[in-house]
Amino acid sequence: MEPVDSRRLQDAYDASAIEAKWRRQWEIDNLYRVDDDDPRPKWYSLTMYPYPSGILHVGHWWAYTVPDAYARLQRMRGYNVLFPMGFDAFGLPAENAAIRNNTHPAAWTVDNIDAMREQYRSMGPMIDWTRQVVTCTPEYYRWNQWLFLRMLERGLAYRAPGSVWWCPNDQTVLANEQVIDGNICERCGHEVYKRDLEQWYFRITDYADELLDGLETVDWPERVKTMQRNWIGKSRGARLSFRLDSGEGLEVFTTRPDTVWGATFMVVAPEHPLVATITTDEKRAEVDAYVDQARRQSEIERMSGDSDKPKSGVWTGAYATNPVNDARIPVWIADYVLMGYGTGAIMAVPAHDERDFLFARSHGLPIVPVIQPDGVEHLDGETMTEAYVGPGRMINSGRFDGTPVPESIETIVEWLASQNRGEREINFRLRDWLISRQRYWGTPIPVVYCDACGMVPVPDDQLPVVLPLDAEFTPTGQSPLVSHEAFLHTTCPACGGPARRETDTMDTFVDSSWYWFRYTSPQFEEGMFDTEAARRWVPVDLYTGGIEHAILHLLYARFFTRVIRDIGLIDHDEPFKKLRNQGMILSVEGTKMSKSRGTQVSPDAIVEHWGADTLRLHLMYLGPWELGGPWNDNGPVGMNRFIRRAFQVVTETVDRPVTGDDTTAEARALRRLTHLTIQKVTEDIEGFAFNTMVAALIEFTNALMAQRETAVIHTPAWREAVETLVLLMAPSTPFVAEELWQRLGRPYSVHHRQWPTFDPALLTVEEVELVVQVNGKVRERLTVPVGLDEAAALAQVRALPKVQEQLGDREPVKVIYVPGRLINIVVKG
RNA sequence: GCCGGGGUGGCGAAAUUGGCAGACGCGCCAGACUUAGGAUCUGGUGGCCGCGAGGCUGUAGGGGUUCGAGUCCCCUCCCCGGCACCA
Repeated sequence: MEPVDSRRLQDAYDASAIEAKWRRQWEIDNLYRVDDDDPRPKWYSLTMYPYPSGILHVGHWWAYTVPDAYARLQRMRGYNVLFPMGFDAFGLPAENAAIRNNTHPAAWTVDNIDAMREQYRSMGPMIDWTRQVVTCTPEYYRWNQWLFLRMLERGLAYRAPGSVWWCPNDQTVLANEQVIDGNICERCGHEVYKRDLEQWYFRITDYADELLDGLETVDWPERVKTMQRNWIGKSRGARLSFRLDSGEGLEVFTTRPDTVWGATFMVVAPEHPLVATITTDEKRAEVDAYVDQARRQSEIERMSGDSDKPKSGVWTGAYATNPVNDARIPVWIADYVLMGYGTGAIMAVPAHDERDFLFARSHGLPIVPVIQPDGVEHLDGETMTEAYVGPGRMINSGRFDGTPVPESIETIVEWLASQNRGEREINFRLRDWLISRQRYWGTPIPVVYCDACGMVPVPDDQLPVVLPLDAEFTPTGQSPLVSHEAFLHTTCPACGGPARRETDTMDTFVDSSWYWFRYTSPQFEEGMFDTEAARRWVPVDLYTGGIEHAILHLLYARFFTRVIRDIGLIDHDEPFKKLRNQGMILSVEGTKMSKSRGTQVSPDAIVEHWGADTLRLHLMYLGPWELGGPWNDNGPVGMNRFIRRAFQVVTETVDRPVTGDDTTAEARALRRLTHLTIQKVTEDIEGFAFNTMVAALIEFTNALMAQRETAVIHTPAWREAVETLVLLMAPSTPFVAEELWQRLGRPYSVHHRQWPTFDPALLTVEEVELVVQVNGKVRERLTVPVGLDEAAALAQVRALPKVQEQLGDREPVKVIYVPGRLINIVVKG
């Protein structure tokens, strides 16, 4: 590093010299080291850790520097702030890049992390690098394995066969959450399909209710909470059993038990196990053909498109009996009923369910209304054009005729239960989390298979099961570890006989489901984390990241937090008290930044040209952080001008003696502006309104610039204004603020100073500008003393020539007076 | 289709929640300075009319409530996000 030329710094704002100087100084002083034992109240700010893709783009700056300003505010406000950084270092891109570049995922990842850490340094972030967490290290992933074993003990981890999503491009299975738009791989965008495979799952469904209820307790964006609620998909209703002629019961789930009397047929999914046994001989050929055809179609084809299209299906020839009215109704199969939800079978009530209605019309099945709307219209199954799903009174329902619904649904369920004809049931859309992957670059699942003992967990003292670095990892559809003889063959921990290791690895979302705990004690060797240290910091007070993780990561993290709680390591339920999502930063044209189309913006080039402070400000000023928006190439120009003006107005103050007094109107006005700005900047950072926060700083600076040749510059008020400006700039422009603070002769470091507070008494004014309206239109403005009463105000206003002109000889019919704001004279004609 | 969130100058956006629409920045125009640069400074900048003071008009479109509406209510159009046969 070159020595800093201090003479150059005297003259004008030189971003690169200032930033180099303070970057070095802060590192020497460990300015951002976080001390667990600091007695001040804690604040845990967290930004979703990045994947080590190798290069830092503006998106990373956008995601990190803006919350960095927030964390810095908290620190200056007296909190002991943890705002750590790490890398989400396992995953497919490393394997793919390694194959492409003929290197190893580990080497590729380590190189990338080193490069990115260098780039992070240029931002001037308050990262304590001694707490860095890298998930692909055995020191980290051994705790994935440890937790897996605890979950296995508790029945929260299990292996089961099932119909699972398979990505032919990535050559691995995927969790439901990782399939987007019905059949697209969330990672690579390739089309996926279902295969019947035995896989490992985490029993997240055990926590479905808790995960739903917990959403009420967190300060998260409403849309994220809604997405999670939809994903969990809780439905209240009843389970009913319809007796088939063959004697077996056909179980269905319904959310409308009040409509059972209107069930005129039943439908089972083509995959339903009873299809084979209930189909009659005459219908067998037709049913088999239909089942075959449904199997061949992907789920997306079955479910996509217009739900009002005619629905296909065939009759099985079988009948079942309605448990409430003994009606004998036919059993059909149709692909609109899904095996994966409820029981895979439904009672069809065409009069009150849109899908059943369409099906009945397509296949000539009877429609019997059992709910009459309260209004004048009278439903008739023959003439109905659509299903009626609204409220009303029950009819054709025996003893329940006249009962109002939906308010009486509970009563009906109770009656069904008391008659042994059904029971209350709650259903969830949420499925268990499929965590095994047939890929190399992930955490090995710590179990072995022994011919004598079966599946045996690896004992804790044999952890970690280390991922061998010398494996052949080109994807084949099988886990690459299968062909690694030394890894595969082991001895059974139970009997000592020969055994085979599990060769699948864990989904990388396992890594990110608890990493924030690890930041609190990253070198801890006796457990996932030091519970003493963790309890000091968690839960996270403020979590920031992209909306794309609204379901996946955030749901898994909430699940893991509860598992870790139930194991006894911590005692809270929700990991992240407050969540804020940044929008996406787009290219100049408003499209997603793309390397191939050359629309990416290089933060390094901007830092070199304008400095990190300018880039930070530009990102904050771009627009509302939670919205995102297109990049503007000229934006940094404006922010740089502002910094330069601030630099000038502060530096020219440095040696000026304070000789004036603060009693002049100008000095009092200046103090008022200073304190208004403190209030605005503080509230805006807190409210994530970084754009208006910067605007307030600019306005303040412009006001100072406008007065720099007046007498007020010699007053204590001026000195206060200038020092306040530097303090208020510290969170957003940490480098130049430190430089200016030093030049003002104030003690190092500005980042350890107390955040200024505003004095409400100073915000008051003696005179205000009153807006004068006639019939609601602004005609004049008038400066009046605060507290002027209505009569006096009206008298003054009526004397104004403009007002007289407007009024003519008309008398006011009404006067609206809002003291300190406006007066509105209403006249007729 | 259903549920959210939006629509404000040439552009990004503000607007203390019913009280001066367009703060602040970019861009643009004019000027100053400068042996020229993607630099800096000053002033102007929603639209229309007017030499001017000033007037009219204006927050997707239409209607309403109100002394007063970007903000509240009703209808219509458009954009973005989520869910989408979940029984």
